[in-house]
Amino acid sequence: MWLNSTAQNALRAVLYIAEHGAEGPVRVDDVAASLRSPRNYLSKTLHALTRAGVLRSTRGPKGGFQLVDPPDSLALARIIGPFETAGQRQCLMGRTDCRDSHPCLVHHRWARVANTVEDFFGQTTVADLLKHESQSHTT
Amino acid sequence: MWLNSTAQNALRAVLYIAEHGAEGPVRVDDVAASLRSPRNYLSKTLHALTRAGVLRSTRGPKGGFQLVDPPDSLALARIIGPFETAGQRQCLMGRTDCRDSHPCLVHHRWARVANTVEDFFGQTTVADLLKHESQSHTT
DNA sequence: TGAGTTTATCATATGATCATGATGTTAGCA
DNA sequence: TGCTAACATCATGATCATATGATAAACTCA
Repeated sequence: MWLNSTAQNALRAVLYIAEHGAEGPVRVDDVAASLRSPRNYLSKTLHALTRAGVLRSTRGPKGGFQLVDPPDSLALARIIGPFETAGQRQCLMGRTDCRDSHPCLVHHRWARVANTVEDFFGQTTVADLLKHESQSHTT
Repeated sequence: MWLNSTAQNALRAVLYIAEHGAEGPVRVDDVAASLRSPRNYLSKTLHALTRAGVLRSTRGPKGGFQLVDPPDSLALARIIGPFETAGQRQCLMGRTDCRDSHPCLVHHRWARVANTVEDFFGQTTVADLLKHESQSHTT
């Protein structure tokens, strides 16, 4: 269900960086090792997040990736956004001519559900997730 | 967002069959023409729905596809089920070791949202969608 | 300035999904 | 029985997400 593997990696990578970035940039290699994710592919993913303004990258020794904004200003939507193929919200059945004003048969029922999901990604921040760290959790 | 194109086709096809199947089986060619969907690919999709017990097919003249159950006993989940790659519900971040008892950081927040979506597909029936036909709608 | 570290990017490969065209199979009916 | 209508299936190709390996570019620090 629902997030492609690139977006999943992006989420996990950002969480890792949020957790380990206190004393400076976090290297791709460390993130990749932690996530057991292919290094170069992850590099591309993190670079996309840099272009999206979520991360800042620095090259060379002592380089790596850092969060641009504090965790409580970073909604999950900004992290997964660059990797959503569908892009804009869409008709459940893929109709191109489906609007609020010219709805398909499922439109209104579906819109409520889609809003719930959209709100989740828009309102949940990285800080919200880090808050619960003390409990028994998988990273 | 969210349904691959095969599942979208399946939904639209079943709705079409529900609407036009009153006087006997509906032919693939008619469905394909209506959905502007490739004939053979749709045939495969409908065949999968037949295997799933959603449709019944008959060959030869006067043949085609029919619903097995009445529209009010046919939840959307049964229609899209055969085309969901992910299959079972999964951790938002793709962790294999994420359980209710051993949750990842987003687990509980996400579970609520995922349930909303699951309920939508499980409780919305084809009949629910046909009910609103009188209004201005795209099929 | 040059060696070493680190991200950026390019070329290419792989696998899954989506799709097409040709051919096989089954059924109704004259 | 044989013609025709209709679904079933096979072989093949296109496209995209995912991934790998090699190389380039940028930066630090001695």
